[in-house]
Amino acid sequence: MSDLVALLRGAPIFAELDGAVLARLAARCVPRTVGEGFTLFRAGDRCQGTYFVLEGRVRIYRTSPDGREQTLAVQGAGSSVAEMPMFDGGPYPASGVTTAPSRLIYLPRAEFELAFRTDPEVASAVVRALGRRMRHLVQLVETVAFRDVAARLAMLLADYAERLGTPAGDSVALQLERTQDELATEIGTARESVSRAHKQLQAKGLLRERRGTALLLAPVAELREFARGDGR
Amino acid sequence: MSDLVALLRGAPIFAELDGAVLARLAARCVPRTVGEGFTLFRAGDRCQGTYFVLEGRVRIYRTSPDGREQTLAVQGAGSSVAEMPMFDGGPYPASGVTTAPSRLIYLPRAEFELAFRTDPEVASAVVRALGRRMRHLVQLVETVAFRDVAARLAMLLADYAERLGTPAGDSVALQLERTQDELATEIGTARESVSRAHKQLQAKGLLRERRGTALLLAPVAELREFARGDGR
DNA sequence: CTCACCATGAGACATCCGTCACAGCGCCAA
DNA sequence: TTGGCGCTGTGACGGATGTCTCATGGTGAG
Repeated sequence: MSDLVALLRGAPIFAELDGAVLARLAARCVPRTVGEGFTLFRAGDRCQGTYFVLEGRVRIYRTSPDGREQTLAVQGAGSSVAEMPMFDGGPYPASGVTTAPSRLIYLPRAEFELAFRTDPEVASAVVRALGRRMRHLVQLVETVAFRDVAARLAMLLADYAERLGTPAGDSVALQLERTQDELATEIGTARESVSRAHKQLQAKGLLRERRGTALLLAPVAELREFARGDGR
Repeated sequence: MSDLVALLRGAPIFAELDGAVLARLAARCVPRTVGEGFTLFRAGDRCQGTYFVLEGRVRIYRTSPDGREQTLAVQGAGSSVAEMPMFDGGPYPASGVTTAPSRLIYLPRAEFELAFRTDPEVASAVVRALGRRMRHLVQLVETVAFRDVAARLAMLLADYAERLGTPAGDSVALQLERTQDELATEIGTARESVSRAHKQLQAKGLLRERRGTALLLAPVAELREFARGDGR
């Protein structure tokens, strides 16, 4: 049980929470270990609770009537998932699925709300998380509405490079464990277009080398500048 | 001064706030009356405070490098605007401009945060508002990513009809005070495309009559079904 | 080894839609 | 009345991109 408290404390939102409150939460929440490809919730489901990702990866996405998918976010360890709809009682606006074997903590809605109401730290952490997510969505809207595929890909790679890349000379090395298909859903396009965009970025010297999932990229600033200038 | 308290109470977020708290807020906030086309804040600005719309209309939008605009939201009386970025200290992700003569209340960041922290009602109202906004953004992403222009327009009109329309026989009458240009920025397309989409909707019997800004629409359910089925 | 499977690259093609150009119309002021 | 201006409708055109199809290459199981 104190085991669970330690787990909870691992999530940024709960990091500095009072021990007693944490214990109470721990009593109510459910640890889950699931494999890759496990659907946590679907768009339209009534919102029952929130997940915290301790390990693994969760992809949040929308599906179109004809089966295409648009990824809205990919959350890794330390993030909460689906905390939003708890507060207006509505259904989930998107679906969530693990894209890697994952350890999660499930916190039922009532408990989360209680924590939110009683602890201002929790409340403000939640709002900060929502803010970040919102910012990301606004970015995504702009990207999908304005930029061509090459620019969107450059921006996506820049984001990854910033989070996961390591400098290598005047380039950035990135171990990107994504298929072109996955990248395609993240930028709202088709797999083939990602392939073509790859070629474009290589021609511009922004993508310098590819060997399997290992990429050698131009500095993040260059990628972003290209993305801002919208293709060309 | 008690005048201002009454104004604040007019905003849903503050409706059921304790009188004393409200008075304290009122002492710190600034009523503003501005004309049409007044820019309240720009994307990238440091976030200073939040606005409440008492009267008029505020459009939230992003601008692309080549000048195109994508409207993210249009807020009318009773809504708050720009409450989001207050909480993670970052810059505004979008710009805000009045699209009608408006009466606003400006609440500096510090005051708002205090109210958020001391009053759980405020906190939960803020989170509900963020949730709604988030939901709307997710919807917008899907729409821009998946649907063609006709479907997007149908969805937009359905939204307006739901909020502002009045039944008229087996149709819905809607007084829509928007130019095609404005509609175009709301669904992320060009004015000409809106004109063509109008014609498509008329051909399908979804848009039954247009006289100036007065529209006669098919029932909302039909519009939504068309939009869901993605054009055609 | 070989076959099946999957990720990727590439070409052909149709379609959507952004852009440019221009015409018609209503409205308002001079 | 006339001219200007803003909003709308329409046609032409080209570029971006989704889809279909197939080839290539790597990997793992039998």
